[in-house]
Amino acid sequence: MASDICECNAVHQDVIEFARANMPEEETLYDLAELFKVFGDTTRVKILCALFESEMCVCDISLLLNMTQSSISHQLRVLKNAKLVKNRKEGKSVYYSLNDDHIKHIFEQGLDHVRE
Amino acid sequence: MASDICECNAVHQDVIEFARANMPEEETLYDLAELFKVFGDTTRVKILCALFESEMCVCDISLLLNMTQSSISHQLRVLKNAKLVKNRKEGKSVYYSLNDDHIKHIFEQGLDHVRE
DNA sequence: TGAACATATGAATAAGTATTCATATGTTCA
DNA sequence: TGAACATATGAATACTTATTCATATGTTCA
Repeated sequence: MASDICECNAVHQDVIEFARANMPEEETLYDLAELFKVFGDTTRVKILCALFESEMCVCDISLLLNMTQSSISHQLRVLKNAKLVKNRKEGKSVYYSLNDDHIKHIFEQGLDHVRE
Repeated sequence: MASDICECNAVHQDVIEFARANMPEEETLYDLAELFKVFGDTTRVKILCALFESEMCVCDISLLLNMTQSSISHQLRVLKNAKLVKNRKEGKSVYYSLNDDHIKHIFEQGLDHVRE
């Protein structure tokens, strides 16, 4: 799996060591990638954007996004597992809302990049 | 593909319409998800974190992350296509560096969520 | 209680993708 | 020029995952 040593590795040894010393822990980087993976799906991005405005129940999101109740429910579970949304039950309905203040900031930064 | 209309849709009609009116365009949301998809891989996250410190050539990154030159090269192409990194050639080596100021902010916000 | 409603979920399928392997491209230097 | 070096890339494989379909769970109300 590891690559062979190149000649420049020796020359850049200090740069490599510095980077190695300053990188977050393996587990942290894994969790970070997992978080972005959750953001990396159009359906979930749409759901989160919808919830920026207000809490919504599952069937409302389904109608808004013109997708099946099942697919929305599956994706809401992913979002909940990532602790990005929370829910409350009221009668037959389940209302979902955002559970993290960082999401909006992250989306705004992302939109800045996309719109450039 | 579309879900059936639920009873609560009629009740929440104003909420749905408001959300629909305030959501970014379909294409923008697609691009946003595509951007996060690029962030949603451990290898690419590691590469970007490494480049936070300084520019690095391909074989240095390979050594740092203990991965093959080929896999790093493939992922650098993904990052370059997303306009997240740029490169310059110097002799036999190709040096990669960050190409976007938003990345650091996005990562910091992400790390805040992950570390909670 | 039973029927309609709202949501959740397991299994299956289809589509996407990260890595590996082999090899091509391009550079430097003796 | 030729050999070693550094990187890029196409094809194949293994793995992940989003959606669909069918159905289960749980709630309300007549």
